[in-house]
Order: sequence, then structure tokens, then C-alpha cells
Amino acid sequence: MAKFLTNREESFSQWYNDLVIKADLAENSAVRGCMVIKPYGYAIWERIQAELDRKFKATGHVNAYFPLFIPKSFFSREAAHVEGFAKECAVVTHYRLKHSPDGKGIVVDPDARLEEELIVRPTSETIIWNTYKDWIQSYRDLPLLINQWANVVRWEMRTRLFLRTAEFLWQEGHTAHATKEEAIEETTKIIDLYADFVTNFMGIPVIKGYKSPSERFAGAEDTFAIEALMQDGKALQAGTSHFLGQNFAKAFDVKFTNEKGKLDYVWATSWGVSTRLMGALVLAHADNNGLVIPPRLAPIQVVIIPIYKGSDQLDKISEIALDLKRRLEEAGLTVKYDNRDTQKPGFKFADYELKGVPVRLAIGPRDADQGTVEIARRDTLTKETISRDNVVSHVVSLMDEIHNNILRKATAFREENTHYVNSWDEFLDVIENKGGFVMAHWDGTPETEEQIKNLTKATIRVIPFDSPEEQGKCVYSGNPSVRRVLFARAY
RNA sequence: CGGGGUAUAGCGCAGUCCGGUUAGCGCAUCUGGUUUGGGACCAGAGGGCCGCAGGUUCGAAUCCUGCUACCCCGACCA
Repeated sequence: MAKFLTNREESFSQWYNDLVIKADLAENSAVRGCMVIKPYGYAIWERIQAELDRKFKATGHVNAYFPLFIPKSFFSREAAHVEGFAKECAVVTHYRLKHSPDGKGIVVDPDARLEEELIVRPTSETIIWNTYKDWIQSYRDLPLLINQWANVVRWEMRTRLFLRTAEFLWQEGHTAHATKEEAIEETTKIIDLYADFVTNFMGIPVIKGYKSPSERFAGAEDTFAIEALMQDGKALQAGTSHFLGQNFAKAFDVKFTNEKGKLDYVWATSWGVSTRLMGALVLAHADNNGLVIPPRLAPIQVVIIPIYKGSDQLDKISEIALDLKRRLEEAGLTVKYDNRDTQKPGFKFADYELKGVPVRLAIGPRDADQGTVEIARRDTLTKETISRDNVVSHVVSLMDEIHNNILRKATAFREENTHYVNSWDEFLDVIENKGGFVMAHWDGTPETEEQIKNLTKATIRVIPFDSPEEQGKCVYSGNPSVRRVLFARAY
């Protein structure tokens, strides 16, 4: 089986790259660092979008759209922000091309230089806050709860499909509030929403927590993140929510009159998840046979494959299959009937396994005669034959069962690979030899954090919200610490 | 940006050292037939500015010069 994929055990990163391409999620494009998201991959992204969008709207947010280009001057208004992003920006300097004077090809018209260069957005805080300035005068205009679905560009040195691409798709929420407390509440609400989504829709357990000051978003006062553990023992940041304080309000002069008639700067948050979640899906659940998509996320939840000789058999089986498809769809499932005559059943079985379709139904002449159907689960790779009368209710309950099993498996993996260490030797041993999450005491200084990173490539992923107070000594410096923080090597 | 590598059919590669008729192989594609309960088989066919631009030569995928792109390893990052 899976002779078309590199084995995970052989080379994890090669396996990942192979899988993304073979499962038709995405491929490299003609443009350095930019991917083409293929229809099947995009269908999964659309499922992510649809569910998140529903959740955003259910919590009072609305969508809007802001420009791709940001005037250079906007970008430098917030000091920490420009510091954090300046190095990786694409810049538009000209607005016209012309035929090359030597007659060969096209050149940038030197006469068409922009007075002020435009930055291709790496994130939209600056253009949005510049706009909010005109939208907000009074406490009656608040809160402003806006989300945008967009593409952004960060000129990364090294890229990998989904995990780090120069252009990526994401959503970015940008909210404005009258009080600090309300903004912090929003920041928390969103990180909870993300955690709920990633856990209960994507089947990936996450740790919620605070980023250490050095890992914070450029311009944020506090960054909350959810961290997930991938199958190779590396951590992946799956979503972030930032409390921006009044930094952007001050930088863009966004003031409002409060209930007492006094002028004040508004309080801000921003938050986002990206197509990186697609990478998380692969890295968290896939196996040597291909993708494993949790049912709630799957663009195709059930595939029906006919097994037949000749068109008479196909006709008979198709009638059964189409009736089954209709009944499953009535029960709320997304079903594909693959009656292509150009591929054999065995090919289709392998192909839908590669694509991670949660449930496969096969109907052959035997099943047609006996009133049965073969049902196969992607998560366990088990098969059984059941009566056609029971199939709809069975498949419906299987959806939850498969989701729970995938989440349970990922959670168990994380438990097994979370190590509580109390000494530097232990820390090194786990990071170098075992991988996974490391819960260890840290003295709270950026110097120690930096040293640990330089020595081990491990970083503080989060200071977990639920990390209990506990007296201890920093694994590196030996200085006192009051709680454990989560270390790991990360994507 | 430093170190290493690669560029030949849609994909993966051989050929390049040592220049020489018509540039091969596997997969994929197309046609016909036989097949169909776990990635079918046989027969045939199509597909190439050998990364780009110069140069050397009677002759260049092969030698020389310049350029470009991509990949891997580092420093940077969601």
C-alpha cells in the first residue's frame, strides 16, 4: 500500500511534501515561494472558512475588505510594528510596463515611478486603523467588530507548502473597544473560539496560553496563541489573538468621546488563522496511506464506489447507490458517487484513502443481491459489511465516532509526548532525543529564553493559561520560577 | 544573504567527464482490445527551442563565458 508516498518513518518532511502534492491539496507555482492551491485543497479551506465565518458572525463580527496595498508611510507609524515586519515586505515601486527599447520583451517604465511606494500587506493593522480613525468618534460607534478574509504577503526566506508560503490566505479580525477590559475579553473570546474550532472541527487538541514578550506580535501588548503538537514532535502555532492596547489608536490617532464626554484612545485587538491550518491537518492526522480528514471538515464525507462487470451490473448497482446517496444527503451528509468507468475499484479505494475521505461504501454484485454494503473507515482502515437498511443511521453515528477517535488519538499522542522536566540535562535529552512538548520552569527573563533557543532551537510556545502555580527552579538558570511554561521546537 | 546542488517530454531520470548520424528510459497521456470485490494487462501512437543569451567548432545537450530560476543546509518567520 501507499507505494506512491514516502514513508513517514523514512523522511517526515519528504512524506509531508509528497502527501500535499499527491493528495491534490497544492503544488508549487512558477512564482518563488507561492503555491497553487488545487481544487481539493481549496475545498478543505472553504470548509475551514465556512465554519469560522459562521462562528465569527455568531459572536457579532461582520466582514469587510481593505486594500492589498499600504502606503509606506502608514507602515512606519507604529514603531514595534515596522520593526517586526519591515524585513519581509514586498514593495511596489512602479505602476507601468513598456516594451523594451531593444525590442525584446517588457521592462519596467522608469518614468512610472510611484511618488510613495506601496507595501503589499503582510497584515492589515495599519491600513485598517487609518480607516477606523474616520469611523470612530463616539462610544456609540464601539465596539467595532470586523473581520477580513484576505491574502497577505510575507517575503519569507524559505517556504514550505501551507506551512510557510510567501503569499498565504487567512482571516484577520480587527476590533476596536471603549475599554481595556472589553478588548482583553475579546482577545480571550477569540482564542477560545479558535481552540474550539481546531479541537472540535479539525480534531486537533491545542494548548492555549500567553506568548512570552519576545514572541509577541509586533505592536501587541499581549499575544494569546494555541499550540498543537505534530506527529514528528514539533509544535505548530495554529492561531493567535492579540491585545493591542492603545498602540495603534495612538499611532493613527483614533480617539473617541466616552460616556462622560472625555476624549480617549480606543482599545484594539487583532487575531488570525491562515492556510497554515491545512498544514496542521496533514501533520496532525495523516498516515502512510495519505490524508485523514476529520468528518466535520471533510468536503466529501462519504464516497460510494460501485464494483461491477458490464453495464447491466453497473445499472443495477447505480440505482442502489443513487438511492443510498439521496438518503445519506437527506441525513445531512456530503456524498460522492464515483461511477467513473475509467478507473478500477482498487484504484479508487487507494485514491480516496489518499484523499482522506472518512467513510467509503462499496457496492458489488454480492451486495446488490444480499441487500448489504461494505463500509470502510479511513481512520481505522477497518471494513465491515452491513445491511443496507441500517446504513444511513450507522454512517451518521460514525461521523461523530470517527471525529472522536481522531481527536482521542491525537490527544493521546500529545499526552505521551508531553514531558515534565526539572533539570537542564533532562531538558536537553527530551529536546534532542524525544521531541514533543516540554513543560519546564523558566525564570521569566528574555535572556534565558534566548539562550535556550540558541542552544537547543526550542522556544517557549506558550505560557499555558491553565498552568498551575508551582514553586520551582528555572531549568537553565536555576533562578526561582512560579509556573511551568511550554517549550518545543516549532514549525 | 553565506555554503552545497540542480536545470533534458506533464512528472521522475539517463546521456554531459571523453563534442559526431534520428537525444533515450520509466511513469503519465492517447487509440484499440481484454479487464473490474484493493493501485489491471497486451498492442500501438503522440509528445523535446536539452533553463536563457553569447562564444569556440565543419559539428554543441555535451566545451567556454555570462545570466536566470528552483531545491537542500544555515541566519529570519504565521
